[in-house]
Amino acid sequence: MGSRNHRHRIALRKTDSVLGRTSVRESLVPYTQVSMADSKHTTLQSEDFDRWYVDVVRRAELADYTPIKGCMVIRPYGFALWERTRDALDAMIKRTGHENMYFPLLIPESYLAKEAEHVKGFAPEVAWVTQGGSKQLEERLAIRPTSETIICSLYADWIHSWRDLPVLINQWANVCRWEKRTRLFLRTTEFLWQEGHTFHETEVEAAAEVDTMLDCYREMAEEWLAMPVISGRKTESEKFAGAGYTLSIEAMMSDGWALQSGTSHYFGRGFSKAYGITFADRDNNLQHPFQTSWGLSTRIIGGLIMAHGDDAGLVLPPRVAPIQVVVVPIARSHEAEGGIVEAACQRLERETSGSVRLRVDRREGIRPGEKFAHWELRGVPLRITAGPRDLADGNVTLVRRVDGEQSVEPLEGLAARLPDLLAAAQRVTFDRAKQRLDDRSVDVKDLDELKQAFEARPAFASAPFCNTTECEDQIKAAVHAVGIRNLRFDRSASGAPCLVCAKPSQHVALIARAY
RNA sequence: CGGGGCGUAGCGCAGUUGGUAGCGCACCUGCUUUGGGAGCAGGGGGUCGUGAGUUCGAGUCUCGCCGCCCCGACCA
Repeated sequence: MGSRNHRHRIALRKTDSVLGRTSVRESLVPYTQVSMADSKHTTLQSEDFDRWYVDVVRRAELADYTPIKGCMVIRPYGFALWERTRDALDAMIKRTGHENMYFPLLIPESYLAKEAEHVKGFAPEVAWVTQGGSKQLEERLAIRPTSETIICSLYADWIHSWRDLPVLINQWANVCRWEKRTRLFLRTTEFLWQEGHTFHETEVEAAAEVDTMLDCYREMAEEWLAMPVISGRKTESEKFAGAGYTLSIEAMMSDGWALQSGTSHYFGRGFSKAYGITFADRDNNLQHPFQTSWGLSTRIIGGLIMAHGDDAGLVLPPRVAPIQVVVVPIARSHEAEGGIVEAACQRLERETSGSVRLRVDRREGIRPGEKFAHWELRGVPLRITAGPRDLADGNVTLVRRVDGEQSVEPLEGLAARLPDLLAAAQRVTFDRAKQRLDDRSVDVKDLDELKQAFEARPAFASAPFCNTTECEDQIKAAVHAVGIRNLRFDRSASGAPCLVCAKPSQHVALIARAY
């Protein structure tokens, strides 16, 4: 590992960068060594996707490790990203009639224990508080892995009549799951999320709720995070512990792996029976309400990173980007145009105030090239370069992060056009992800075709499926590390033969490698 | 939780048969620069992940623990 290899890597990176196309000669420099990150560069996505991911998360200052295993710190830039995601989803949750409230972090063991399947499902990953101060607790307290149990326990007291229904609530909270294997954002011991919980008079109403909220997640993913998703129903073996059924949205990362990005569960009356929740219906008969729950977590930030990022770093969709437009002034101290550059920057700030999240990078002593790299790493959707050369003709240079598209734009009226330019960037970001999803999706008819589909690289395979656990197990066994992500809502098998047992099937299974 | 790998400055690394720690980048100051990760000069920063052991002496050898990464198992 000498400086020679180091130089090769730099040369490759220059030509490989979306935005930094340079000379042909540099592209001929041989690539001889697996790249490693250094203080100025991230690992190449193509070399080591997992390492690239960690590099980007840390270098872009989204999050970092802490002394506590599996627990990350979310840094301001990463938290701003989560806040924008959270605020957008919160608006949807309220739009659909829900109210926010807050339940305790600690849950008595006896509360947790009432629903058998649920306890069994979560037992391996619950963290316990056994001591308060110096005193041993009589009953240990679980740090919530999710809040169904305490919510049910409390609502048992609050629900009496059909007039109390539906109950439509949500909470934004942290939860704790003692995961064996953690990854920044994707699977952390503690994470942030929202969990919605609802109680309904009828099964039909509860089922509609589950659909409605899954569609909010789809909207969140597609329209805000620019991540096309596939909605569907989880198989029996993959559903939430204690649920009647579970719905999910599945997104494709740029390495072709699937990421479950939101889930919505129909509980039926399983929990309400276990927790003794009853109401008098319209005929004065005592009934158990039908329940749902649904959640979306900071995990989706990991999805956002992996769905759009490239070798230069993050690529953020404008709607959630903490900074939508960065202006890099080119200041030449010995030339008279310095004032013109600053005036242009101030004009952009003034004219975008309140409409666009724009920042002028006025840091001194840092050359433009470094600023470009800095903001590309952070995924800022649009960059304006304000330099004397362009400004002499009243122009600035505009570069779009997602595809490197560059144009010279008149400063006059640019601020007013930025919202449209950002909307276009949002669209291009989504389209690019959609294109990849389409390119790497394949229909298969049997296990041989399934194996073939995964030979070259991970893919999203769709196939008729009879929905039995036996056949699901055979799919898992057929190709290393793949499984059924969900049973697609947008497709029907219409009696086509199951890819395993060939019996007539109604469902089309989405089969992929998953994070 | 099993197998493997790795922990030395913020990042990437070097550190000889054990002799008290170095390089590049980053950081600070000054000057010169500024259209793709600048140059020169000066400077700061490390109880070598952690605890114990062996030794006159441990970054280096032994053992435990902790953390991170990879492959499994587990998992919403």
